[in-house]
Amino acid sequence: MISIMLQWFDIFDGAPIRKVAKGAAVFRQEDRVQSMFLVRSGTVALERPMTDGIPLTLHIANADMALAEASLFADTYHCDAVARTDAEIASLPRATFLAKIRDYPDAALSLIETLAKEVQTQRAQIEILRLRRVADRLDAWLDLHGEPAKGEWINVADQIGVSAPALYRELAKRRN
Amino acid sequence: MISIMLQWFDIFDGAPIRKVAKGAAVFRQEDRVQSMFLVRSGTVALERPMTDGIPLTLHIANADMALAEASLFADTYHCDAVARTDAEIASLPRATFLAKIRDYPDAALSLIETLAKEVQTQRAQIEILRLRRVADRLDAWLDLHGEPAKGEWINVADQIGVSAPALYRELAKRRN
DNA sequence: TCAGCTATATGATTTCTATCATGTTGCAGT
DNA sequence: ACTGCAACATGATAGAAATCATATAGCTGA
Repeated sequence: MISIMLQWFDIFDGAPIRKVAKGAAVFRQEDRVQSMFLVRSGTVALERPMTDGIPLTLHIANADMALAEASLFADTYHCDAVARTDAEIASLPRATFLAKIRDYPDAALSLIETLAKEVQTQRAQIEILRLRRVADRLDAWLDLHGEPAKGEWINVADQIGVSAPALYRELAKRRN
Repeated sequence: MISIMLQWFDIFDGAPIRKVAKGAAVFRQEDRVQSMFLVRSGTVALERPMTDGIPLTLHIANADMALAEASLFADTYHCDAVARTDAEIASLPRATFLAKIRDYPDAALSLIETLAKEVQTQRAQIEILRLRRVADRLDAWLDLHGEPAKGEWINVADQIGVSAPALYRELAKRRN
């Protein structure tokens, strides 16, 4: 980490990698927050176990995504991080990460930018999910993202919180 | 703005206030981004006009909330900001705000913290809205927030994206 | 090439919630 | 004490989507 520090994830250059097997936890709820994590490969899910036993999946982190950014400012984790596939996770002590952010304004700004964009994206997502009918949700999604590639429609169904049959029915209706 | 600069919104200390009448716009989609805004009083809605004419409400900003943080890094706005009540908005040139963030690491970190917490909150909100039944959404909400005060249930209904009658029915079911 | 998986597609039935309707309660302001 | 409003509450009905079922197309690896 000699000189280039323009993006916040550059802070992880050279950071040690921890390998996590599918199904294993990176951290668990109530664990003390000591490190900051960046997913290098694989996918890791943030899950919050509910009182009824069924876990709520809060987030799916893929390669180059941070894990639980908000935990940077918390004492303990409020959710579990569980690998959905074998994964490689870069980790740095929290204090190290925070110190770098303090020292490199460009890195701080890039983190602000990343988070601000995510807030924006999520706001749109929330409003789409508040809509009642499949047709309205699809309209809104298409307005924001445009036509998806072939083979991607099923992912759209997931994103707009609708069953695949319901989406295909709506698409069929629009063709006729 | 002599010395204290621990929180990002301290940057707005002494910034000029713009009064916006109910129904008026602070900015419109496609406008060039030149300023950063902080709502001092009243409420301002971020709306994205959809192709079908019905606007999607992306966010409601109240006192002490920033408007469209993500626009800090964009050339033009991607949504409208419309006052829902008479409102007072503090504004600063974008370059001024960014320069302060660069100069004051504490301010940068507080902005990162604010955004990270919002991301976390929104993730939970999204997962609640993905649940199909009122009962599940209510369970999840209660698990995250705990029992609301009397007089607050109606807000819960709104937050979990459910009609008030549906919520009260579910509550009645649980009492029996 | 064939098997297997995933996306696409559509019909029938069931389940849920929105909506409409209506009524009660409790508080704030006059 | 009265008025008005908002929250709380519940019944009836209609509409929408989940679910279950089933089928075809297209790609991928053995």
